[in-house]
Amino acid sequence: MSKYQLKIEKDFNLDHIFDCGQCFRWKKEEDGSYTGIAFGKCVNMAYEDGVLTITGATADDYENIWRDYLDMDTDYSKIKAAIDIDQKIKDYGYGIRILNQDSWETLISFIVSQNNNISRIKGCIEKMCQLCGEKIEGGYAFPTPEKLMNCDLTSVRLGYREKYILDTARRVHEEGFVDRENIEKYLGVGPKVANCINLFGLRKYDSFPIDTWMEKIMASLYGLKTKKQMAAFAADHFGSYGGYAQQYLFYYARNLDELK
DNA sequence: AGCCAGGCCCAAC
DNA sequence: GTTGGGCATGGC
Repeated sequence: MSKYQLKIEKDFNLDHIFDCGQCFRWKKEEDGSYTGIAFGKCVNMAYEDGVLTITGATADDYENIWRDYLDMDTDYSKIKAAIDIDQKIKDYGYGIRILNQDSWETLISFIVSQNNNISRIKGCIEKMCQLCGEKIEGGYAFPTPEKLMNCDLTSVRLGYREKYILDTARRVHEEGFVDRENIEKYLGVGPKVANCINLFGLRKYDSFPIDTWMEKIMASLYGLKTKKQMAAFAADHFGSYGGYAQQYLFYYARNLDELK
């Protein structure tokens, strides 16, 4: 099995990266490493003593896929310094990085995510991949639009979201992917889901998704009441760094006992 | 058991 | 343009 190693000094933590609600296909192993599938490749990532080891990847794979996926060319210390949020919140998720994920996979994954919980979202997506994704070494790739639109998804138990998924798959297959600003035209994509797709799949880093956790934490921290107020606050205080700020706040909120 | 989850659609204002 | 009821499913 090929192996690629890279020294990473700071701003890197696998739990913070893979357990901050931005991705759904990474599983924690008993040794603390993570195994997952993205861009049709299954790898394991382990981070110890400042060294990232990607098992199942070559140097070419790293340069072509994982370097950008892990957002390695972004300086997170600089970003954190520029964001006006409580230092303890930045410290809590110090190793978060915004993954640059496949836009199609992100589109479908966040349609699945609406009014759903992360544990079940992961299960639904894994079932979809097993049902109609291409078999690869280590698991199943995320299905293509054409595969998905022709799939009987009953066993995935997507509930009312099933028709959104099938309709969106058909449209992407037939018409291609719409522009960022038109993401909400897909059935099942509203403001929150569109912000997630733009942030995690389309590199729009000022996107600021507001879900129930963000409502709780922003009400608690800043005394805000409506989503509209929260969006305005984010634009005003975080500006082009909104997406990064959102991830630190979300990760903090989801692990805060008093909000559970 | 009952509330909630990375909300959205659609009809009725 | 805004508001609110209804919504599939299952985690906890």
